[in-house]
Amino acid sequence: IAPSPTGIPHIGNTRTALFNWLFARANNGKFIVRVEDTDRQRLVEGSLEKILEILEFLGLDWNEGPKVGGDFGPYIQSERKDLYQKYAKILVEKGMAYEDEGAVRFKVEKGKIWKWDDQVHGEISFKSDVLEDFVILKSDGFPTYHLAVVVDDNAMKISHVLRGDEWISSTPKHLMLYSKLGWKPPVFGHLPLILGPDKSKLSKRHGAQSVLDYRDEGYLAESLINFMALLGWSPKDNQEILSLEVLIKKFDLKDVNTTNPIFNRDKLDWFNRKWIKKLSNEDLYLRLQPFIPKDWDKNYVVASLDDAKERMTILPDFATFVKGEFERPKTVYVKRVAQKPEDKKFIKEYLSFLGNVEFISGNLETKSLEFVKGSKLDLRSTFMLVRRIVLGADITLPLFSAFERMGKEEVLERLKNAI
RNA sequence: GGCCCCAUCGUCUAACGGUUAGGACGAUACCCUUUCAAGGUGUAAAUCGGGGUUCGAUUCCCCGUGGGGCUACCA
Repeated sequence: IAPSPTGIPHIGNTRTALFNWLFARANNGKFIVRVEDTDRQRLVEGSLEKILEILEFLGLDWNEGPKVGGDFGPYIQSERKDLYQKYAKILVEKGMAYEDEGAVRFKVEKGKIWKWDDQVHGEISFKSDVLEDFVILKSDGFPTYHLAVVVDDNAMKISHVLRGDEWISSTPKHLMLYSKLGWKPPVFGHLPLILGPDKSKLSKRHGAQSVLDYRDEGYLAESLINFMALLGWSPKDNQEILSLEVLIKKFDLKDVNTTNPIFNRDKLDWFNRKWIKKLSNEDLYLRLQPFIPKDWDKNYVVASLDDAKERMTILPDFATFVKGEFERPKTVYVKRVAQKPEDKKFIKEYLSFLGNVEFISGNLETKSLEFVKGSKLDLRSTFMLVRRIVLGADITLPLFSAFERMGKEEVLERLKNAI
C-alpha cells in the first residue's frame, strides 16, 4: 500500500489498505507500506504519522516500511530521488523521453495497444494513441507518481498492486514504462471506488472521513474493518459479522466486485452495535476510557456494562445512559415531574415500602411490580415517574439494576427529594 | 468532448444459462416489555431500456440510457 501524505486517508483509501493487507495475509505474502511523498506542494505535515496511526489502530501490521524497515528501503520516496533521476536519465539517453521546460516527458509510442489481465475486472486494454506524452520527472527534480511507482515496484519486488479504480487509466502509462525499462510488470487489480451518499468519489466533503474520526466518535476498529471489508467484497457464504482473523481465511480477490459501493452509515452503526456486544466487560471498559469521566468507579462502570452493551451504538452512548446514576437530578426538575398530590402520595408509600426491601435487582423488580400492581396504578407511567425522580431522565438503563448499583441509601435519598 | 470502468430491492450484496430472484442494513406491522434498546414473527421493496443468441436469459453478445473515473510538472 502506498499512501500519499497529502492529508489524512479517508475510508476509501483505508479500505484499499485493508484489501492489500488481507490479500497479503491470505496468501502468505508481505504487506509493504511505502510513502509516496513526491508532491512537495501538497505535502501535509504530520499526515504520515496519521497514516501509520490508522494502520496501527486497525491492527494492520506491515512487514516492510516506515518504523520496521526492510531489505529494500528507504520506504519514503523523497529519500529515493536519485534512483528516479537515474532512470529518467536512462530513458532520455535512449531517446524514450525528452526534456520539456525543465521537466522530463516520456514519449508515447503511437499505434500500440496496451493490455493487462486485471485481477478484478478481467482484461482491460487501451490504445496508446489516446495518451499524450506525460511527465515522469518534474522540474523540481521529483518524479511523478508514474515513474516513482514503476521504479519502486520493480526495486522492491512488488508482485501485486491493488489500488483504486481511479488508476485504471494510468495503468497503460505504467505498462509502457515497465516495457521500456525492460522490467516485468506486477499483477494489477483495481478495486471499485467507494462513493459518497451523493454518488461521487469519496472525499473530504463527505463529513467525517478518516478512520481516526470514526474512532474518536466511538466506533470500534472491529466495526470499521468489518464494514470496510464488505464494501466491494463479500465472502462466498455471505456471512456478515467477520473478524480480521476470519477475513483472512475468507478473503479472495475473485470475490471482489466491480461496481462502486456507496458508503452507508446505518450499516456501520449496526456493525458497531454487534461488535460492542461481543466485547468482554473488561475490554469494553478499557475502550470506554476516552469517553467517560476519570472519577467514575471502575467496579461500578463494569457492573453496568451488561445492561449498557445491549443498547449502545457508539462508545459515548454509555455515558448518556449512566450519567443519571452518578449525578443527582436537579431539585427543580424533580419538583416539576412529581407535582401531582397522588404522585407524592405514591412516592411516600413506595419509599416506606422500599425500606424493607433488599436491594438486589431481581428482588427489587418482583417486589416493586407487586407493589405497583396492588395499588392499581398504571405500570408504565408509575415507573416513569420513579425513573425521572431517581435518574433524572426518560431513557436510562433498566431501573432496578440501576437501583442495585446505586444502593438503598442513595435511591431513598433521591426519592425523598420528591415529597 | 475523448478514453476507460460499471449497472439486482433506498443501501451493502447472493444467485454452474433453468430459483416462488436469497440474505443483511434501513423502513414498517405485530409480539415481548418499567423507559430506551435488544430479541422474536411478519410485510413492502430489485434484475435500467431495446434488440439478439438459446428450448430457456439477472447471467452471454450488441446498441442505447444512466452512473462513476481519468483526461495535471496531484496522487
